[in-house]
Order: sequence, then structure tokens, then C-alpha cells
Amino acid sequence: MTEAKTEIRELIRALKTDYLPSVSIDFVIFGFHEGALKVLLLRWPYSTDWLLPGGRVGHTENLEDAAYRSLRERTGLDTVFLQQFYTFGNVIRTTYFAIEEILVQMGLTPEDIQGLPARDVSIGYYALVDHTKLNSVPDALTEESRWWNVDEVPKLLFDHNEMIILALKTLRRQLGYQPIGYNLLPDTFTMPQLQQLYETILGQSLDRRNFQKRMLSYGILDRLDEKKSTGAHKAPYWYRFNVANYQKALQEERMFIM
Amino acid sequence: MTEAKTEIRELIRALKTDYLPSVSIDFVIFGFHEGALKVLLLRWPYSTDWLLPGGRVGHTENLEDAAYRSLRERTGLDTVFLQQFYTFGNVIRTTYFAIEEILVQMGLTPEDIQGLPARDVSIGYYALVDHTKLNSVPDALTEESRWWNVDEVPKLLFDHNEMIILALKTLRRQLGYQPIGYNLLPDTFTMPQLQQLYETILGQSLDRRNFQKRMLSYGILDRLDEKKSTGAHKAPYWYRFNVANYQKALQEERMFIM
DNA sequence: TCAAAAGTGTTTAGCATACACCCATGC
DNA sequence: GCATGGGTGTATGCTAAACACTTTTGA
Repeated sequence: MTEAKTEIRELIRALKTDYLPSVSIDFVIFGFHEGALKVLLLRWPYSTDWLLPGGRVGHTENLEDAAYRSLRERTGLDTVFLQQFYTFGNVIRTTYFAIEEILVQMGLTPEDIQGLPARDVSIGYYALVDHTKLNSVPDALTEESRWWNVDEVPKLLFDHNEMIILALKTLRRQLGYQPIGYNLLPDTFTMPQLQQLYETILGQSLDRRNFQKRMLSYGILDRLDEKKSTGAHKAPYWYRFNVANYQKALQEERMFIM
Repeated sequence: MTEAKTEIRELIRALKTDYLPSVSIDFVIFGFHEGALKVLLLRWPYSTDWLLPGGRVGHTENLEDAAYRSLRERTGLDTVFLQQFYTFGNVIRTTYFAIEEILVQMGLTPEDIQGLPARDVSIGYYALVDHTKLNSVPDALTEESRWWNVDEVPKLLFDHNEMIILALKTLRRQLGYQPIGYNLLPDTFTMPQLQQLYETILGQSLDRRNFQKRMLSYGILDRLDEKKSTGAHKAPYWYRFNVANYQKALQEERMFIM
């Protein structure tokens, strides 16, 4: 048996003993890059299908702590925007049944599989991350992981396509009552970049002047000096989020109607 | 041992074998009566504290089905508005530990308690019900159940106070993009009654004329004949929800800004 | 005839939308 | 000097908010 297979068996063992049975976490990790909204997917060994990264909850671990821990273990990211959006509990969603073939190829014996929870209820979280800061941490169950454009996501395992759709819908609605961009953009950014982020998430273009007017009116941005030119045109200003005001706006809700 | 205690032991046994371990459901059941928003609470035998009604998920039962089933078993209501709003997973939230005293008084032995999940992750649902149609179905674990005004709810067991607060917050936000009232009002109702419902949920008073104008503009109401007088004043019209349009509005979202 | 509550229409103000010209830079 | 993209202000229209008088009814 290869070392990888041994590692997988160890993971499965831990799954049975170290974590709450019947409960899992799935992450829709959004990143923003080259004007497109991306989502992080991974692929198991011996499988051609992709799926969302996930995690589990320790016996004496708070759910939210488990979500942050799992995400940190997987992405190396600590300060991310992480939000629970829905809990999925259809029976067919995660029967190990459906992926038995893969499990067998992973070198798991019937005894390994025996005792796995027959189905999970999975708590969906979505995360917004600065994709330049992410360094993917591989594990034995991850053969490959990469970013996909949200509108080019293939058919995924389980109900993970629906999860992405609902996460995106929730994210768009959230844009209506909370600011967004912190943790998703670099520390300093330009107004056109911020606007592109909004346009990408909303899937529609917005008026430059009106967008800037609204954003500035919220008082969550601090303007810095000029940007070094990146092309044959006037240089845009750098902006930075005013963290205090940004946090306050997050609390307040009810502004930010797009 | 009393018959009630035998029933309780049977319930606890079923809890260990018939349902997913570590997963529970809690209901914030809202009713509207006498101009006040109410929430249904219950009290266990041998306990002075109140708490939210709950349910569990069968091994081969979809989460949503389990929610509807539990609610039906408890309230006799079939067609209710039921919405998942958050999943709670703090460790301290449901340790049986915290209520050991009560369990002992219920006649449970250490062996009964042994094997109970140490903690649950609980999926919160809120329901809107026509409180006149509710007939409470008692079980061995329910010593007493009744409606409480939402602003007079006492300190509850576990984290159930927080649950009510978050459910109400979600309900209020929902009022911003979906119509509400079907399942919460009688079949026919008057405009002032509908307005009172909105005012009650939002916790603020609204302008009569503007409210009526907006409501009628949504096309979800059918006006009937005059109401029989209920006082020394002009009789209000009866209205009824136009179910087809109401359902369509529920799908559409994004209208109904209050 | 008076009090209590419901029906109804108009005016106003604020905000979101639409829209155009000037400016800086690199080639 | 010209093409590219960024900066900025104003005019308009729509809709939510503010607001008052008339009608019905029972006591």
C-alpha cells in the first residue's frame, strides 16, 4: 500500500473518531482575479469529478471555530470574510454509497468504510479571500486544487453545484446591505478595481460616476496618493478601506442598496 | 415509575437510535394575536425554564422534511411558512450536562443518559402560523406550552434567546424583499389588520395611506365586500391574498421595500 | 351629534439614474 | 498628437414620505 493510501485511511479513521458524526462543513471560497469571480475547487485522487473543500467539527469545538480552523488548514488564510449561508440536509447529498467506487480505489477496505456516517448534514459557508494571499495546503485527499471561474464550474460531486449557486445568490443579496471588498481586494486598490469587483459579483455593469459617488458617501474609503501609471492614461487614485468605518457599516446593515 | 417517566425514557431511547446524532432542529414559531407578535415556548417537566420546541432528523429523512414533520407533529399545522435561518453550533449550547439535574428528576438513570450526544449542532427554523389554527399536541417531555409576547420572553434554556433574536432579525429583513402575512393572518382580513401585522413585526408604526398604496400596488390582494361593523366607525373592507400573485412575488423577491 | 376608525389623493423632497466634458499619460 | 482610461458635476425623474379631509357607524 502506498503512503498516500495509508494517509487516506488515517483521515478516514479520524473522521470516525475525532469529529461529530453526521455533521460536515462545505466551503464556497470566492476569489477575485483578472476581472473574474473565481471559486476554489478540488479533486480527490482516483476521481475525475471536482468538489468543494470541506471540513468537520471536533467534539468539543464550536461550529464557527471549526469553520475558521478548517479554512485556515486548507488555505493558510487567517483573516477572511467567512459567512454561514445555509445548511443542506438532503439524504442523497452525501451518501458514501455514491462514491464507493472511488473509496475502493483509494485502497479503503469495507471495514474502513463501515462505520462512516451514512449521510451528513452539511453547513455551507462562503468565504471571500484575496486570492494572491492564498497558498493551498495539500492533503492526502486532495489530488489537485485550483480556481474556477464561477460561470465555468463543471458538474460537481454531491449537491455542490447548488451550494455555489445559493452562496452566490446570498453574496449578491448581502451586497445590498453590507459593504464588501475587504479581504477580497489587496490592501490598496483603485476605484475602478473596486467597481470591477462589484460588477463581477453582481454580473452587471454599473455607472462609473454614480458608483464612485455612492462608495465615497459611505465613508468607508480613505484616498491615498496617485497610482503609478499602468498604461497610457490618467493614473487612478489608490484607496484603502477605513477599517473602523467599514466594521461599523457591517454592523449597521441597511445601507448599500445597489 | 410513572407512566410519564416511562414515556420519557422511550423518547430518550428513540433519540439515541432513530435520529441522526449531533443534529437537532429548533423552531421559532411566530404567531400574531391581539396586535402582538407571539412566540411559542414550552416547558419540560421538573423544570421551571422555558425553551423553544425542537425536533430531530431521521437517518434517511431529508432535513427539510424533518422540519415539516416535527412541526406538524407538534402543532398539527401542515401548510405553514417555514424557513431555515441559521445553524447554531456552540459547544455549550446544548450540553446535557447543563440540564443533568432535570434529567435525573425525569427518572432517567445514568445508563439512559449515557450515549446521548454530548452536544448538538442545531438548525434553526422559523415558522409563521395562524395562531387560531394551532392545536398544540402534547408529549411526555412537554409539561406546558403557550404563546409569549416576543418582547416578554423570559431567560430560556440553552441559547434559545439568541435564536429568537436572530429569527426576528431575519424575518424583518425578509419583509424587505418578500410579502408576508399568508399563514399568519386568517383567510380574510382587513387592511388595518395587515398593517398592524407589519407594524408589529417591524416594531414601528407606518403611515396608513402609504401602506395601503404600496400593498395594493403589489397586486397580491383581492378586495371583497364590506366588513360587518366591529365598532362605532366606518367598516373596513375584507381582503384576501391572491395566492397565485403572492407566490409569484415570493419567487421574485426584490420588491417590498418597507 | 359626537367619537372613533377607515377610506382616499396630492404635494414635496430626496435620492438614484442618466448623461458629457476635461485631464493625465504612454506610445 | 492621439488613444486610452480616470476624474468630476449637473439635470431629471421617480418614488417614498409627509400630510388632511371626508365617510360611516354605534352609542
